[in-house]
Amino acid sequence: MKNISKEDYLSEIYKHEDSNGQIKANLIAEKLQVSNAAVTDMLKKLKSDGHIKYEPYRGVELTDQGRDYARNMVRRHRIWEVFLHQIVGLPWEKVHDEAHNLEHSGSDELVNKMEEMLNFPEFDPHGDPIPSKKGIIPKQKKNVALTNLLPNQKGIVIRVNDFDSKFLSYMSKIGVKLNKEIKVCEIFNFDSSVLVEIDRKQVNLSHTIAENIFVEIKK
Amino acid sequence: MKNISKEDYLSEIYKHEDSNGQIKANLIAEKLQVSNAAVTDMLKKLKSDGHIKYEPYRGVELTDQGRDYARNMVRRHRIWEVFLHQIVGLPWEKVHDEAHNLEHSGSDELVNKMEEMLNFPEFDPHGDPIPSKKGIIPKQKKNVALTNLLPNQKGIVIRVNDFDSKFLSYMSKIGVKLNKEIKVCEIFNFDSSVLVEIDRKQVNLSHTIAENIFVEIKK
DNA sequence: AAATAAGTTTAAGCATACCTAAATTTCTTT
DNA sequence: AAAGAAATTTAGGTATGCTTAAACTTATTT
Repeated sequence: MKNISKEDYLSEIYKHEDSNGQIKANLIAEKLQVSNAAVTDMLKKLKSDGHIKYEPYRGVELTDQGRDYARNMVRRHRIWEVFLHQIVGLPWEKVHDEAHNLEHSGSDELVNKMEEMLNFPEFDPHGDPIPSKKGIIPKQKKNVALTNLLPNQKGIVIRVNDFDSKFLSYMSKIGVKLNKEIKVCEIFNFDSSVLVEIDRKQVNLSHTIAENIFVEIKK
Repeated sequence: MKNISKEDYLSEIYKHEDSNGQIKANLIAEKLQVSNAAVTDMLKKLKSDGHIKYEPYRGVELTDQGRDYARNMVRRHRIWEVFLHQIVGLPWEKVHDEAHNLEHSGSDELVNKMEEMLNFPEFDPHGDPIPSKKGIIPKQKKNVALTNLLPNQKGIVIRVNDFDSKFLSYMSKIGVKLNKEIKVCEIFNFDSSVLVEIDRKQVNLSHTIAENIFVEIKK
């Protein structure tokens, strides 16, 4: 019950590896809401654990061991999310925080049992893929942010960013959920917001909202 | 996620309050597997939190606030146990450790939701009572340790101590579970073991085993 | 009542994970 | 290439929760 921080750092590094497999220390600090100095401290520990490759002032990179560890944490988190949503009936917007607290505690055995019970789900309630026990990551359908649609294009919601629980509960309120169809009616240049149609009702979505909803473009 | 230790201390104090509402620092150290010095340190903190009354070299006593807190922790633990056993299907002997890890993490809201889902169970899988949200503790049927039965008396299992997971899996193996009938056939003086009948089969139970099984005497 | 035993606390120290402020390195401009 | 800005690290410090060893208090014997 004492690797909570390390596990959080590793998950965060994993989720933000760029195309070169690197991540800025800065970003880690911001995401985890800690000081840069705290990040430096932890990076040294993660290095000596063999989880990352790291030289002062140089980038951070996961080792294979570290990536395995982190992928498993992401897996645990997402399986908890599905479990809390489907079995316990927790609403969309509460699932993330609760899962975050539980992901460090339950055993892998428990997580595996839950996964089986859920019939090996491939995506979490926000549409993010769940790595399998062996580390295989389900392929997602090709998707783009809603901001990339042109007027009159339709899309099917594939994923939403769970960056804020208020955002998610607002999404619920206006009917946005996975697999829902959204049609772009108009794009307003003055504030980059989009007017969309959901369930035959028109709603205006701010640019920030729209860029956090990802859809598969429907032809 | 940082009150884990405090919560464990409070639960332990709560579970071992004697008839005067007191507990020996010694016992806490033993139960939590920490040094006596660690207990002294923590007692100071719990005192300054207002959870206990405590003067050096004097006894330890829960305040009303502390007892509320501790009772809730016990409640959380036991609801998790029932949930893991009934919903997730975790075996009897694994439920305690897993619940112990989870009890500090999930929110009260989640626990309440699980409780509702389980239809407000009154006892956990080992027969221990689950305090209600309001702190009311279900009354248990009158019960005695199996060691108190005389030859030819029968009892219904009301509770077992979950002091060791190996003990519990052995209990499963020989068919001991809640509400099961056990008949005492013979008591052996040479080692204080008891020969009992369970499911029409005879089994010899050591004194240690027998004193951790509690039954309602059947007339 | 003094001696011994049992229980508890203090003292000093360690590891973890964080902080702020100052120093250093690297990157970006000019 | 030097200057300035941005990113990162070092230095020194805090809080938590634990350790062992020594000191002290309380309880039990004799």
